Amino acid sequence: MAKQFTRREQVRQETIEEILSIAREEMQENGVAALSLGVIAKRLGMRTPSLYTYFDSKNAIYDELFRRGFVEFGQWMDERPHQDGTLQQNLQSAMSTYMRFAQENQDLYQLMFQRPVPGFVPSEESMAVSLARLDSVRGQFTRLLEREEITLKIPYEEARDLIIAFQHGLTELHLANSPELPVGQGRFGKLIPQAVQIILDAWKK
Amino acid sequence: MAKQFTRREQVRQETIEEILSIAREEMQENGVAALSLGVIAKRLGMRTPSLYTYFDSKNAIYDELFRRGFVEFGQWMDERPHQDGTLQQNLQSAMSTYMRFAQENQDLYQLMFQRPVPGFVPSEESMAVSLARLDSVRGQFTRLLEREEITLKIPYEEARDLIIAFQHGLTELHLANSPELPVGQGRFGKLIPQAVQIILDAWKK
DNA sequence: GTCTATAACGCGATAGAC
DNA sequence: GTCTATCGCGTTATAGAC
Repeated sequence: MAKQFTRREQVRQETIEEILSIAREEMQENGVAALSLGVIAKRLGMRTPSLYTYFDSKNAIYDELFRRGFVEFGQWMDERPHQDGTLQQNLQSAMSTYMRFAQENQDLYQLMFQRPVPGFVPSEESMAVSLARLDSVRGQFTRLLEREEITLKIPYEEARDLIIAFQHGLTELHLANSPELPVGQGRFGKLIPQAVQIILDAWKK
Repeated sequence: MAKQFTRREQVRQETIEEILSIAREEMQENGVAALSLGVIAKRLGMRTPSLYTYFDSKNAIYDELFRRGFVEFGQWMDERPHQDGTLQQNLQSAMSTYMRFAQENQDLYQLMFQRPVPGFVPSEESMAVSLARLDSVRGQFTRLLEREEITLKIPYEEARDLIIAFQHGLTELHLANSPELPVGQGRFGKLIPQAVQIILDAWKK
């Protein structure tokens, strides 16, 4: 039985979305940890305590964004281009997508991968979502490598983790050095093709 | 003319060191951003406002630790083993030292490379120290590559940045996944030799 | 019941007077 | 070094309005 929303519930849902949207804007502007309930409330035209009708705590807002971040991230990775292309195309596409997600969603990325908030610990449910999505992405990499276009002297899992580390390092340094530049530009943002080349040169038959 | 310390100044200096030492302990324990002046004061047996005799603000404490962190980091990298060894030994030593520094000084590492504190911006002086040390480390890498044991299709600067990204990614993921395990163990902490091997396989003559 | 407001608590960093 | 006071923050309690 599909749940029918009353008008009241719809309005409520819209307010929730607005809170999350404002929260993201503020996080983008001033950093994830600087988010303040007072600012959200002011921008919504209400008093701070009224927010507690919609979220149990500030961390509950973080938690919902954390969870949605991983859902979104999973979609980006699932729908990335060149999935039936060559290994080289696939690796470039995967790394670029990862970096683009981070660059275009720096607020979510910080929340998801950098733990910048003192008291915030993801709820069990959000953590489960996060682990499932990360697992799915790991699976993509492993399957890529198992296609056997390459010769490895090390287990697939290690090869996969090396790629993940490379991708993560490039992304972190891109965001640290030129966060405003799109993927493909900047000291680190332009190095994805070179990174893929190293991997292929080392492993390709 | 070397400055002579009066006894008064010595005692004061010792208190400053103690504040910094307690701050590091607390940061290791509860995370960098969770540091509280109240706790420091309590452990020192004084009232919170009294700390302002020694530091102008909480951020001034962060700033001093940030600065010292980079000095310490520079020493680790300057004194790392195998500097007159083979390229492989050098790369492994550099990456291991970087990761070891991060693992054994997680508080400083967070402060230096992850900006986990909302309002904290390093002072100009500390920033200068930081940039100088990072520059020196970059120089080490560039010189290593210029020894010409390898053939590159890309500029030295790009090759160097690829290595830095690899090293950084492995370190971040090691700290995120098994912060308590020493370098050499754990899913990512054990991958340094494999990472170096990839680089060498791709570039070695 | 659902939303909002006001008041108040507790805690943190910080400024000023002694 | 202290004490006192301020200010901003997240949070709770409570009571009125729809």
